[in-house]
Amino acid sequence: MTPETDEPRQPLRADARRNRAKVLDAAEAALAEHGISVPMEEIAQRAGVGVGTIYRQFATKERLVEAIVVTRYERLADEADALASADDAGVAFFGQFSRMVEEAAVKKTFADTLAVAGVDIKAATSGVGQRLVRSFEKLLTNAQVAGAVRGDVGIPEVMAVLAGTCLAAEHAAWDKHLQAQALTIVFDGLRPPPTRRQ
Amino acid sequence: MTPETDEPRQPLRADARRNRAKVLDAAEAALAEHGISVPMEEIAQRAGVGVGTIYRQFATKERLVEAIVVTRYERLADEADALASADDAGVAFFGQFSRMVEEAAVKKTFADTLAVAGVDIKAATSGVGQRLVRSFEKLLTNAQVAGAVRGDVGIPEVMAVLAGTCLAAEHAAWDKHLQAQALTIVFDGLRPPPTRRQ
DNA sequence: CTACGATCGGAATCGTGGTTCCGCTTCAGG
DNA sequence: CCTGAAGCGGAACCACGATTCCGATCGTAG
Repeated sequence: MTPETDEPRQPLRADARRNRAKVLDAAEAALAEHGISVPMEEIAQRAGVGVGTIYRQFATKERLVEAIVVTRYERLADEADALASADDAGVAFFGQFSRMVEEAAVKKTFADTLAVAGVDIKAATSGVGQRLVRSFEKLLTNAQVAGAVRGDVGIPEVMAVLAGTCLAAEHAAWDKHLQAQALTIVFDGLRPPPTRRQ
Repeated sequence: MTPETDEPRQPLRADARRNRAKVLDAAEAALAEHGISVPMEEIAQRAGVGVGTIYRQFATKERLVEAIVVTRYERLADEADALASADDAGVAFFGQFSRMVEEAAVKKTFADTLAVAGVDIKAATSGVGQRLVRSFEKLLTNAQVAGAVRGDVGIPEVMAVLAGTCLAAEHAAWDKHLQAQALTIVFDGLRPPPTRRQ
């Protein structure tokens, strides 16, 4: 039968635990490379197991993807939390922004889920999306207080722009230069207008 | 047999021409609503014909989509060309930019193809993509000459940002306000930095 | 070392959607 | 009005990918 949860309800057998890890690694790589549309078969081959083995650990493909996305989100959220107390709030904010775009450029699958999380704030995958957004929001307000980011934008606007940038970065393999240029434009747009009416 | 071309090699029979039109309309609507993944079956139903009828006019689904995308691109390129001689180059550029984002927000399928056209400038669908990009480029340089857009960006950067904005607009149904805010940010980023360091 | 349940592998099953086929219907020229 | 060809509908066919099944193996408690 398919497991009702992804978490081992009882200690897994040694080989099973080993396979679970192999599957997660293979899935991460395969998803990063081909995006959500990669066949389970391909993941299984990369992991060196049969598809049945994957299904013994993850009820559906969606769950498997979720497991990976959640991990990634947590890492990013941790980073963001750590930066929340950085010296330069502006650097922290823009740095994190860049990092996420970078992530999207390298790992397919990230941009889409982020786009969803950014808008559909409530449904964000298992709540991790919410956490990431909230952590990022802290960075935003800090940067605004520090005067590094214009005050007339909120998390929705920033997430919208971030999602757009990530989607673009993922969609077309931007070269480093193009990516840097695009970020320059977006960042300049996010800075406080030097001589803006207001 | 499937037609070797989408263009009628010989005068179509009256009812066939009628159906071709119905199919194009239905396809445009269906694609706008559901995106590229809409089943041929659905398009056929909307058009009130059988799938076989569609295939008598368009060799593959791809060709059908292409026919519609090309039409849209041509319209946008025409608009851009018309604006090339507008009084205010800045208004023309930003207006066209907004219009494309608007198009993406309403018509699924647009953003993806545009993203491709923006990067893979050569493969742009049947060359229409190229034309659109070229026309838009005219608007860009005009706006730069007029001092409405910063001079240190080229078409690749602008297309990248445009594509990103379109993708984001399509992906999540932005409400008017959010869309306006996002455009404000992007536009501000495209304007000449008032106090350029560097 | 054994027995037994946990795991495996991967073939079989299902569902979905594109494309093809073909008997039937509808034009349009004579 | 007649007839051959153009066009039609939609069932049949195919490919692909997710998910399920089950006989063969493997790990581990006793």
